[in-house]
Amino acid sequence: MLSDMELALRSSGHRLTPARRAVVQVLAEPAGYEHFVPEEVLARARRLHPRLGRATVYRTLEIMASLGFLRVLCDSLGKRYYVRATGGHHHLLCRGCNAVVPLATCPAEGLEEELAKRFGYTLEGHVLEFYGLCPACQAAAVKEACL
Amino acid sequence: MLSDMELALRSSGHRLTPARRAVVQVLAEPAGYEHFVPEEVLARARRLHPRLGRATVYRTLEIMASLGFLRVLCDSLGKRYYVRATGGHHHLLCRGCNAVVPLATCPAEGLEEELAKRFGYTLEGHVLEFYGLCPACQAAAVKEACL
DNA sequence: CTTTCTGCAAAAGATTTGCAGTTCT
DNA sequence: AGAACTGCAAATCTTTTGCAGAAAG
Repeated sequence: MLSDMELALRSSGHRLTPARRAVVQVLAEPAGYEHFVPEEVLARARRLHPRLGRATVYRTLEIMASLGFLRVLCDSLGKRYYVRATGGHHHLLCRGCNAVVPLATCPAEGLEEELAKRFGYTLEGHVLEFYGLCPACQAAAVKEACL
Repeated sequence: MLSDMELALRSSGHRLTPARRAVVQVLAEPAGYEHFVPEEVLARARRLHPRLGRATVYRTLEIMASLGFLRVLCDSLGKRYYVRATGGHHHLLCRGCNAVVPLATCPAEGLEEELAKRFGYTLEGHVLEFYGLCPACQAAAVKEACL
């Protein structure tokens, strides 16, 4: 039984190899792992396919992104990671401690359809990130200002 | 006459040095240069301060981001760059041709205040990006599927 | 069979860090 | 004077590439 990502890989002319299947399986694991950092994906996929090489992970992530399953983002430190391209991703980012708080609610869902119609785009998802300071870093900033 | 970034640097306890002023001056240059890539910033700032070292550019960009003047983003290839942190940024991105369509409307404005209250964050701006395929790339995808 | 993949190791880039000498305040 | 900053070069990461052997279609 092949997953939708595996089917897409094959039907787009790519080969379905054990290495790719291991990576794709990690990408399909249930929620809780929303941020796919190449090095972590490698570690997890090696549990399924121990000989897996780092380069194959990079190459497979890029393929999945080009097929529209993943999207490249980076955190406030500029470090790259991938997210699933389905639906939306909503975060609060703190520029003080670089914390990333995922938001459950999606304020832009309705908008997507409207924009798609207006611009003729096929929209597949969105990312909404709010930037600022978390409570702890606000306190730290105040304290520092008083030194 | 010091710019607001220079004043902020000093009042936050950092020193105002020729190297930092050169970098900050580049960041304040009029529109047309919205994306600040470290290497380019170095090149431009060296015109103002030839001895400027690469490390100082990285360090200064990080300081300006921590002070809330800049924000780190990365392009669809994962390359880091900085943008001015003022206001929000709203785009439609095509994953086929990498076109970027700026949106005038901001659907997230009201939300910012609500989230700030709910999470105790001080929010300074946001980025909202919609991903998909533009009309031309949809057509191209259809054509390719028929080959 | 042919073409595409893989894993490895080397290469290429990008970013950070250690330091000794300088420069703000 | 003293703490902070600088430029350089070396050290670290992260990501990409070149290949010879392996394997999917």
